[in-house]
Amino acid sequence: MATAVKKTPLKQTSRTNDPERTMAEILLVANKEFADKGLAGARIDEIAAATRTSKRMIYYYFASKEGLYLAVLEAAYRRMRQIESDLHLEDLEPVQALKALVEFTYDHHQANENFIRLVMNENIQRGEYLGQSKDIQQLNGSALQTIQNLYERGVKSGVFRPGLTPLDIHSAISALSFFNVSNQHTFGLIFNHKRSSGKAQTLQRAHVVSLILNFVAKTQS
Amino acid sequence: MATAVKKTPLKQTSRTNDPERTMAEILLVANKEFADKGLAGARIDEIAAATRTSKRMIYYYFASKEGLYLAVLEAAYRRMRQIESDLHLEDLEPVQALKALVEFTYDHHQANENFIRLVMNENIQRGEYLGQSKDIQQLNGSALQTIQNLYERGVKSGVFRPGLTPLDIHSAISALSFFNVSNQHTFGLIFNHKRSSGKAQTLQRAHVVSLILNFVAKTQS
DNA sequence: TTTCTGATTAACTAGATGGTACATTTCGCC
DNA sequence: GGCGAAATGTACCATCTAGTTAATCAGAAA
Repeated sequence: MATAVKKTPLKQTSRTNDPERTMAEILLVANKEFADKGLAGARIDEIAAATRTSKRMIYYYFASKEGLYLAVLEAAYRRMRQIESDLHLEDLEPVQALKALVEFTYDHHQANENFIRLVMNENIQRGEYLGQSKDIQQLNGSALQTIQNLYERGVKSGVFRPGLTPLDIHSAISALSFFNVSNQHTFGLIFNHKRSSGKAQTLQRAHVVSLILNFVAKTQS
Repeated sequence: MATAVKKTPLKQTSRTNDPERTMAEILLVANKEFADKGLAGARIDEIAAATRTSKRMIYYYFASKEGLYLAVLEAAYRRMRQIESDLHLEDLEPVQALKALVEFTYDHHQANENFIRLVMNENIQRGEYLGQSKDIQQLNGSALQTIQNLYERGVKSGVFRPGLTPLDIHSAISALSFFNVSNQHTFGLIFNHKRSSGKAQTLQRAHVVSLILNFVAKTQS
């Protein structure tokens, strides 16, 4: 056969070294793959194939499949926290601030399905990998701090009932926003959702707002 | 040659054919494995090893890994629905009935982590397998029916506000009960939970009850 | 007892998959 | 302009894993 020649520089022989772009592209593709299939279901070969670089680079920069997964997870949480901290609720009166926070959280979850799928997956792994991340632990204190300020103002001015913790409120908001995205498929199937407008919107945004406001509000009667 | 020396009956030579027990045991072990690791993460060999029977039997009865997974999923949903239908809320007045339903749902989710993990996993697969099950579709109508009866009674007697759908209420109850179990690990890690008493109980049961009752109650003011 | 079918076992296989060896190229730096 | 480390590509491997082959056994029926 011809082509006994080892290297025929038919294409461009010259490559460009760009470690940052390579890493970033790997992370981007891996994020999609891990969110899509989970840690066990994701395939390194497929990630590599969807990249302009090779599998070798994944191991060069991330050492292992788990290493890459952890990097993806950390990046996703970091991005998330970044966006969250851009809200400015101090200027609003407590009820409006809480409403804005709920709406923001709801919309944000709705718009970031990939992040939610990563979190779901991580819970299936029982937080094994998130627990390894040193950075993440101290990141999310601010979320609670925001709620605490807002809540205390509301209690002081008499529109919120006392006795709740910021974590209670945060949990409730998260649960209602998260579940809607995370469980859309089984929920849709079981209750035969007609999903008229795009996604299966089980719990309307307005209802979530209503739930939280009524929960925190100075009780009726 | 009739049974030369082929078998030395050191142990028990005789096996007992018991197809039902074999199937049941496979399902039981598989339930654990799939709930634990997910569909992609589960290993047929490990399931087989944890059984008194062999891998061949899994394929004999369930044809494939997916077949076994689907069987596990169906069985889990069926069991779930069974228990749910044993509640009798018709005798209670609306508010008490709703409270009982919420408490039951909360406790039930709390006590059936494996089921929740299966559902999480199925959502990661985008409901691909649950969608294949013909049985499941019509099972869960009763849950909504229960809520509808209860809700309509409450509206008629003036203790509930009108304008909600049974699905709204069911969604809210599910979300608050489910999230607490499903996201316990990431939540616990991020907010550094001290989980003093066993599990990380982010959202207390009483709070969930409060959330739902306030949501459905005739609005304050 | 013979026979026949469903139940069961043990060993095997083909392909997928995470990971590597090794050569080669780029590029900052002196 | 050449030197060395960082970056990259190609080809390969070892192992794990879903699924199979083929033979055997149990037990009821005839």
